[in-house]
Amino acid sequence: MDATTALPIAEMICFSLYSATHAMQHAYKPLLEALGLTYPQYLALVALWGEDGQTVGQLGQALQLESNTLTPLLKRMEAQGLVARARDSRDERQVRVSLTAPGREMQGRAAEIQRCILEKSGMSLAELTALRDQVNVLRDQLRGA
Amino acid sequence: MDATTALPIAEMICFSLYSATHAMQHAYKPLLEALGLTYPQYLALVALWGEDGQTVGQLGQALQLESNTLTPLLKRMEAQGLVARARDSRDERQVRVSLTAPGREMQGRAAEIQRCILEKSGMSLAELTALRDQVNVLRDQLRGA
DNA sequence: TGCGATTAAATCGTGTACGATGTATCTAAC
DNA sequence: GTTAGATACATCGTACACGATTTAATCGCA
Repeated sequence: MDATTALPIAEMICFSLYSATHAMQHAYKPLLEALGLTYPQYLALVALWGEDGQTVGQLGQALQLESNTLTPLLKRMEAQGLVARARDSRDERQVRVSLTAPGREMQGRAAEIQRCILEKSGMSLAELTALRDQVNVLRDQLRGA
Repeated sequence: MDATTALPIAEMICFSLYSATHAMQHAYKPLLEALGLTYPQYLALVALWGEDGQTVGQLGQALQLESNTLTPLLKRMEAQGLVARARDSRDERQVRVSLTAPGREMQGRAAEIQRCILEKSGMSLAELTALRDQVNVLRDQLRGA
């Protein structure tokens, strides 16, 4: 690679991630539409299924999003009846997000979605796991630097 | 993996891509800010450096974006004097996007940016290339399915 | 105890993304 | 030459993302 020449777009790792993320969201879309969810909303639900009652800040840590993104997203999910938002009585600065019954029940349908995506990916679980770990290495390096 | 239980968020490949893409954009941001560019605008420039005078549709093919995203993006770049937009005289449905002198000259500074990102990634060029190819395989599978 | 500094969400403005739709242009078949 | 259908781009509405700022609550320390 010539030090003075930019790489073609198709050869850039950043573009691979960018377009693969879009492809992934596109693959999820029809499956999530049936549940009335967007992709980031689905990720928020997954995080809450793992641990209910997280604060906005904790969810932000898990999803790598700030309150300026999460607050309106969570409000939309609250309007749909999937979660409840309430100030923590011990520390009124914090807002705790908890699953409602419909929000919890949606977990049952998620496994089906993940099976579907796994199938669409055309890769084995082992391959995807290895790829995930490598992508995470890159991500953590970029974050830390 | 239990067929009825959703994976934790940290173990999902889709979330790895999602968060790695955000980390990548975050790494690029300070470098691009110096040039007054956003990340998608930068990708559009890279595509045009590779081939000037592409139509909106061709750019969309290259970047995997539709006209509803590209048109406003290109208008902002035109307002900044980086590109010119003009209807193709042979086929007036098409709009050709061409680099202006400032848009072309910006390529010189891009190599520096890519070196910077390569360094931040903490990975070798060979590792990144291999990772890119695997991500592309996944992306193309998801697109095709 | 009081008050400046810190922290957690929320708000605001700008810029993507994208489904659905609109509009102008081109092509093909008559 | 007309016109139905296809094509290319633009427009509109909704939902992320995120930097910068605001507001409210808590903490730390003299």
